[in-house]
Amino acid sequence: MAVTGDQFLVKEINKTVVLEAIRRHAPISRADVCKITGLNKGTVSNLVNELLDSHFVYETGPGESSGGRKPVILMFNNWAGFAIGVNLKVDLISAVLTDLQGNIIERNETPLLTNSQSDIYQKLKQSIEGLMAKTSESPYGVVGIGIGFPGTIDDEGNVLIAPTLKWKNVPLQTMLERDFSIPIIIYNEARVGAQGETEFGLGKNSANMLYISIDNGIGTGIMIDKELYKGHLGFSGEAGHTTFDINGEPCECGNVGCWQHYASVRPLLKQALLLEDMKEQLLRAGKSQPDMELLVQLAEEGHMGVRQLFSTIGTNIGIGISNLVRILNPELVIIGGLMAVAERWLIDSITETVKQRASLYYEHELEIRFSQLGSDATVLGAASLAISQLFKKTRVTVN
Amino acid sequence: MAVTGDQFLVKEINKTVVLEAIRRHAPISRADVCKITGLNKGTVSNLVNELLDSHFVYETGPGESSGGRKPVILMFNNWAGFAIGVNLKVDLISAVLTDLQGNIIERNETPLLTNSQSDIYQKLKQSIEGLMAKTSESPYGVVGIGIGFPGTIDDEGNVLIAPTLKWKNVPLQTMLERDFSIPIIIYNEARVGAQGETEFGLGKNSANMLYISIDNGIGTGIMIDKELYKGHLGFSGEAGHTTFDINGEPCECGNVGCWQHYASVRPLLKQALLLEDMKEQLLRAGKSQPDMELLVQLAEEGHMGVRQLFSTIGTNIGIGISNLVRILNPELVIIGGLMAVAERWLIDSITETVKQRASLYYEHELEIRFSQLGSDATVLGAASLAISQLFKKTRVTVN
DNA sequence: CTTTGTTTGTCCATAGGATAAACAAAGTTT
DNA sequence: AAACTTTGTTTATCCTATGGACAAACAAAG
Repeated sequence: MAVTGDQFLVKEINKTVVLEAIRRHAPISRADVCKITGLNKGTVSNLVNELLDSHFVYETGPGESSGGRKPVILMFNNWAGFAIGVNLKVDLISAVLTDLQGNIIERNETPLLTNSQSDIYQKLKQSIEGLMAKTSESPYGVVGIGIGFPGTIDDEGNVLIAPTLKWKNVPLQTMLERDFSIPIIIYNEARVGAQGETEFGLGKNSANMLYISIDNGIGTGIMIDKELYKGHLGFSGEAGHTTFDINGEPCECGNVGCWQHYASVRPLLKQALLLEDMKEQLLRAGKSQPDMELLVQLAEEGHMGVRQLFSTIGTNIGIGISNLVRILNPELVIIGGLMAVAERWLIDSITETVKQRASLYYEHELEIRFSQLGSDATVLGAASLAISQLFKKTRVTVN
Repeated sequence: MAVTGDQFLVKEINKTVVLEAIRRHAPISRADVCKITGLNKGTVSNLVNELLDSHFVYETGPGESSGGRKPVILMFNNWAGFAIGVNLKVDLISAVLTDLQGNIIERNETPLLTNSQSDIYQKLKQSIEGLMAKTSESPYGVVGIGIGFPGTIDDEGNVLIAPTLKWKNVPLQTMLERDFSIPIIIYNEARVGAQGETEFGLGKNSANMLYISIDNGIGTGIMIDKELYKGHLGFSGEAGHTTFDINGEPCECGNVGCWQHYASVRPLLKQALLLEDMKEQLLRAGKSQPDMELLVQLAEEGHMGVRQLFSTIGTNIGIGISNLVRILNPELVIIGGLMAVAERWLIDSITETVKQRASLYYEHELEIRFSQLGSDATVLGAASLAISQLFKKTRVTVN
């Protein structure tokens, strides 16, 4: 059945528009909401009053006059409810409690020692329960739980496969729904990060954005028109397993020469291990294995071998980005994940490569940036997914 | 300024819904339109009457009774206007005149002998004028001209670069608008083909579809939610110039080892030329160069060398498709263009490769098909672009 | 202190569109 | 022939946005 229009739809549309205006521009007066939205004064007044009744908006005192009657200042009510955002990683559960604006109220971290599904689930549950206990009285309570997960999730929140955790076919969403009875949203980590960057990070002003999360693997989150693109069954964005070298080695995924074996943290560290003086450096740093922290430090200190490694990885990252850019033509590419800490040592080789391999795009407004949110991109994105399902956005599209 | 809702918007939405229902299900009664759309009888009656007034719909006589009053049958008025669809290729302009349903009324073909911009433009103009002369009296006349173009077009219809034609920075849309004073829509050939397949071909029932046009180059058209995805500036879908072999040879595009040098018609023919017995075969066929027709014929006759060539190209096509599928997770991939004539000799190696390299997707509803529309995909898609801008679709999205 | 003009927000009459229900028309079934 | 069905129109009602009138509150100029 097609979606048709009636008076209720009109109201829903306009109410969403008004709330969005307040959310984005608060403190704001009714009059300014009119100017922003183009809606009539009476309409805005009426809708604002309903929003006041439902506690999503509140009034503070009068504001500054600009030559006439003082405006009544409207605020978005951050405290009308809470959201929980989780970043489930192989060795760590990071979780945050946020208000409805995405401000972090409380955070907790739980190290993971095993891959055991039941163990991890218990810890996840405890982590969430711990945050829920920190909420104060509010009209709506915790409105939802968003989770960034390191694996492939279908559109019903089932984990199909999570190579690093060695999970297969786990109905995670159903399990959590049973335990918490509030909306649960589970997407893979990169997709959640993309959401975070769009809501709170560098992607605020970009409609078509590509977020590339580079840890031990590479995942991507595709934003189209400010919305997460999911694909037919929710499996889009698996760029880490696209072919980088047709003559490369077989990957466990069934493909050959996957990009992430040439451009992620794992191959970087592997190659670092082969550096002549790595043994000494490890001794000096008191580490048994090289890690990103050490490599960045060495690069800072002027270690040419390490800088060369970064440059090579950067080129490989750039090649993959060029491919993605040619397919998707985003206006912005954000690089996030663990690799992002090496921004300074990667940026030149990445941009050089893209400039050369996708020059048409580079010359036409393509921007490549590194995430400024760090690992918060994921938890914040997860929380914002939980929030946005509360404020379901009714939008009108004209093609 | 945000899009807000009012009563006129509601009417526009519902009118579109009703017209779509009639367009897709004609012959149909008002009562059945109610059932399909969920709209009230009175509403449908009113909207249908307006559509009758504007000549987009007409009534035929009464239909079969199903136990009560006979229904009045409504038809979509194909002849309310015309559309023109053009496929501009390097050596040929194909153009069609269609009715508003996309039925071809008239077609013409103009061989191109030069790359000269003015010469081609003259022939394009004449070709369109020739079709326009064939229109009969109608309420709306020719409602628009859609053009599939072999090159990169920006979102204002300027040709940025067309390597095969050796054009650069040609304001084609503006030129045509000046000459014809009706809406002109210009997209690259693959994107237009995708539109054609979605409207009239295998893609009718798929929301997320990927159309891959393989001629001498490879282009792709990405359909997301039945809409063409354009990207930030309209440059998406350039998959032919994504990296296939990092150790490959430099391409004129600035990249290295581009996919289309391994998986399109040109490399196929190039390799065919190296076959031991190709000279004899060319003599026998009376040709100076191998072409797709000859290769398909040889394969039919059991020529193992040619079959092997197809198999290799098929594998290369499959590798590229696997990459795209992992990034975009479409439910359907349609292979079109000149290469599609070799379906029988390619399908096995393509599916085998994808099955192996993107098994998760292959196991989850991914379909790979060859275009059945042939070169009509492009002209029909172009015409349908012209038509769809007439029936601008107002849609409501709830996220 | 007064006057003038501006800004903000509310209220009200009106317009337009969807809906439900009543109604009319034209069938079929019993 | 009577009763029921189906189709399509008409009517009364409801809902929401709009525009304008209005009042309140204020700044600036005199």
